[in-house]
Amino acid sequence: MTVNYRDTLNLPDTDFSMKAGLPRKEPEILDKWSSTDLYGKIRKKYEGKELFLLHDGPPYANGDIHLGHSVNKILKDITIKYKTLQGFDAPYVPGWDCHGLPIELNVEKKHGKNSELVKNKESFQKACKEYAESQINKQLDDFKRLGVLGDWENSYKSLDPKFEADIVRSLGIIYKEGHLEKGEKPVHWCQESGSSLAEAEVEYIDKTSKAIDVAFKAHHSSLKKLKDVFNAEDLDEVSFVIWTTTPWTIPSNVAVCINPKYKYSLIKMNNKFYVIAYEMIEQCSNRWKQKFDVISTTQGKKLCDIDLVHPFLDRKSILLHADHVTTETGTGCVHTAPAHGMDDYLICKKNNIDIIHSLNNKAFFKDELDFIAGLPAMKADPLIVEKLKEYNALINIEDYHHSYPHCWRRKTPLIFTSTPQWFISMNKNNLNKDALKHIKSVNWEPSWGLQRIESMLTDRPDWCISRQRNWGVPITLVVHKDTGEIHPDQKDLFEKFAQIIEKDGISAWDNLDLKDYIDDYEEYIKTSDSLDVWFDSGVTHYAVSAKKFGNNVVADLYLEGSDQHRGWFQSSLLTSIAMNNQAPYKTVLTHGFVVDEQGRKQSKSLGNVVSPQKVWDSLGADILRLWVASTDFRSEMVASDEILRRTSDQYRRIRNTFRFILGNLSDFSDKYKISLEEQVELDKWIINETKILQTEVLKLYKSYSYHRAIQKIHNFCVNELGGIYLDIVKDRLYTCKNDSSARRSCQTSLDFILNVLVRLIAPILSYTSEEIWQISNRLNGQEESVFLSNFDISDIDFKSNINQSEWKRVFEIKDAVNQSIEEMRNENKIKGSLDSIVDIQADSSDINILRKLGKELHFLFISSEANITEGKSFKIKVSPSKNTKCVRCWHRCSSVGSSKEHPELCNRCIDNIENDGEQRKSI
RNA sequence: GGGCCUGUAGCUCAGUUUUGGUUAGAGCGUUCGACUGAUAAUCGAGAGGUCGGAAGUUCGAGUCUUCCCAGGCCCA
Repeated sequence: MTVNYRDTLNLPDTDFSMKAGLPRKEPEILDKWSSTDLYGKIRKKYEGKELFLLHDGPPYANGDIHLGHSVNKILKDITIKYKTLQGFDAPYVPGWDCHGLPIELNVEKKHGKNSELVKNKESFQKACKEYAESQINKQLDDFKRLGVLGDWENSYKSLDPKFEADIVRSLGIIYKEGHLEKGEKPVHWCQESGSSLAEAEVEYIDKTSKAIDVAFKAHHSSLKKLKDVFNAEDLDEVSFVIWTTTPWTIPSNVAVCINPKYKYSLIKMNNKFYVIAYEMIEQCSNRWKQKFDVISTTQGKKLCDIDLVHPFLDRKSILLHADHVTTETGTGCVHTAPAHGMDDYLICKKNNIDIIHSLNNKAFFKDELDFIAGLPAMKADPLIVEKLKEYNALINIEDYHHSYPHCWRRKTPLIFTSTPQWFISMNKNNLNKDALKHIKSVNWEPSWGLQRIESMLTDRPDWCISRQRNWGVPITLVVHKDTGEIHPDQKDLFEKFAQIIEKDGISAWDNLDLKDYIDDYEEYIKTSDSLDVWFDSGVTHYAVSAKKFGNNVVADLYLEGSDQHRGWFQSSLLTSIAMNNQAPYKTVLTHGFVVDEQGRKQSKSLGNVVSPQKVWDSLGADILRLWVASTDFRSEMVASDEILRRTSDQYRRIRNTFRFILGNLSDFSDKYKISLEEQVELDKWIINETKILQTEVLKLYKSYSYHRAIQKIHNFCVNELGGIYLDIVKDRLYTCKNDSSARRSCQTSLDFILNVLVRLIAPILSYTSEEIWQISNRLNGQEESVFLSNFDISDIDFKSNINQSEWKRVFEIKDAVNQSIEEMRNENKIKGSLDSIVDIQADSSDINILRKLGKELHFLFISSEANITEGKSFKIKVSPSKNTKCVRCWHRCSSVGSSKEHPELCNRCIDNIENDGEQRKSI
């Protein structure tokens, strides 16, 4: 009967399970982090160390978190953890953006638009606040579940009265610095909510409009000029034709623009004369389904000093020259209503033409236009068309499909209309110029970020900060009731109002009485507008960073999606420059958006949405974190079931590598460590490889190349460890005497690898690294948590008699041997590699290297024997061993059977069981 | 329609800038094989791409130029 030699082996032993069970384990780890106040301990440990400030961009406090949120928070968390392990004081203070329309709409929906609660501003604000807080609590739990460490107990919220007061103070500083301006400009206006919208709140959706061609008759005083220019003596009546998709703006028309660079033609249609751009003749003929004669053509620039008349109102419409006129669609003559278009507004301002308002301040038609009085803008379209027909001014009408601005929430079409608004001026005090200057010294990552924000800043109009809303921080301006002039004491009033808002919240503004603040209160009124929510988040550098980390602090990093070049990066930049004349960040890092495997954006209608909650409930948050880390976040990030499956595979490989290492360190402790000089050569090699890996990975972390870092780590587990080191070393770990130097040398290396690897994966695989840390007494004795350790591992310098290039050659030879062994397998001559004898013929340089491995060479190939001979060419011969297999070490050896006591064992095993055990030098 | 960005094996990524140059690399997956002492694991070997498309520059292009296609972000 065979003796059970299995018990004489040192087989791996660990509680670190192969099956991760992350969905169950992660919440337990999370609880421990929370109950032991890990974040607080980290803060304490790094107090006074160099600050690395990643300032959190606040998500909007509405709805469940989606994959995009997860990506953002995980990337921030990886960064923070990397910096922490690197030795920086890297706090993370998460925040929320809490005011604004979407929350108002939800509260309206919940309580009913006409409910008393909604109609009363104060109770409405209270309800909005409660709603926002409930949303925050939900999001907070989910963010934590991702494994994100941060100061969740002291997060910032723009609805905190203290924060609201700081918003008021910020506006005060911006006012003091001379950037605030009252204006009247066309803005996107949502008729339904009676509010102007920020650029970011506008969404373009396809819409069908009525496109009309309208004739504007030339004023009789301009006829002579036109006769001359067109060289047409019999011209007694002529009209310029405009084309527009917004008939309701016709009552506000004050001008018609032509491009002086184009040619314009006089045409005759149905015995009437018209002027359109020469280039548009064919297009117009097709659209109108009319044939006409071209009488003559002239340069646009010659058509100057010409007055037209409004088609149905008793006033002139001036012919202007403007560059924005194009010949893409229309007639080359552009209807111009400065109240309803930005180009129109600007060209009229340039030519000193007054704005004519036909809408009242709620965007309904004024009474003076009796046929449409009281109608909302777009509702007037058909009546205006009728009116044009009545005056014989309508040349054509047709449906026109185009992409048109809509309210991002209500999905209803917007109008563009001018109303009195407060602005942060881009030019009044050089804000735009200064911003363009400062962005050049910011590190934009990727580098195209600079170009992107530059072009956005260059184009951008003044920042309209007025909103006619209820859930927002009030614009605490006191203005003269007749002139609209700001009160002379305004500079000081800001702080007074801030203090009362800090005490009682934003409702305090509506409740306060001016006579408590100014003497001439009867002449003045409070502004009823609230601030654009982008202003709230824009001043977090003041309300959060400066308050917590000192005035003039500049964040090291802002890390958000690339859409924030127009959003938060810009609102933060502009307010920071306006207030402190400095950019609020040193580096701006952006990530792309999550898309599906076809590169399409995730949307409910496409059914391609990956829910983060489902991922952490089924696979675990570490899988989600690993997916984020292994994707190049600078462009679009693809998420799909297959990709998450691949990610799990990748995870398992890393996990099993740890399992093997932990299992083989179960009987190891510091007293068994072998000094470097005395270690087996192969063990020195893997320590060196591990050090190289560490250096490379830390470099990649530093450059935010997390996907390359984790790929390096994974490849190390697969190639250097799985394919080479761990496979070879099994023989020594299992069969040598348990406290032999041969085995302890190997464990010394494994211990080093464990220490390095667990730290390297910690920023990404946070839960798993903590699980490893807690399960291993090689680790948990050092610090209480992996996140209280750091990357610093004492530098190891040693001399080996085999250098790196020689090792490289050794493993090339091992690859070649593997292939030869494989051939033998395919020929059914052997089964496992231990059945084989490897004979190598090599040149002197290879021989010199292989000789350094001595008799232990066969352990490299995991063969039973290996022999080398010198020769001119490189040859490998693999042959089956005829020797008997040792039942303990599985090597085929001639010594098997020579012992009476252990007839099934080789001498090496007998030595390892009965005597001092074998010595190893190389492998 | 405009600005910026992306497009290399089924999947995730290297390689493209400073230097355009032998049969384009890695890991995962897949196929075949081995082991049964990392075992729903591990080891070995193999197959798999002409680099989104087209044209051009060049002795030579994944790498430079132009155009086109698909997609993303932001605007209009």
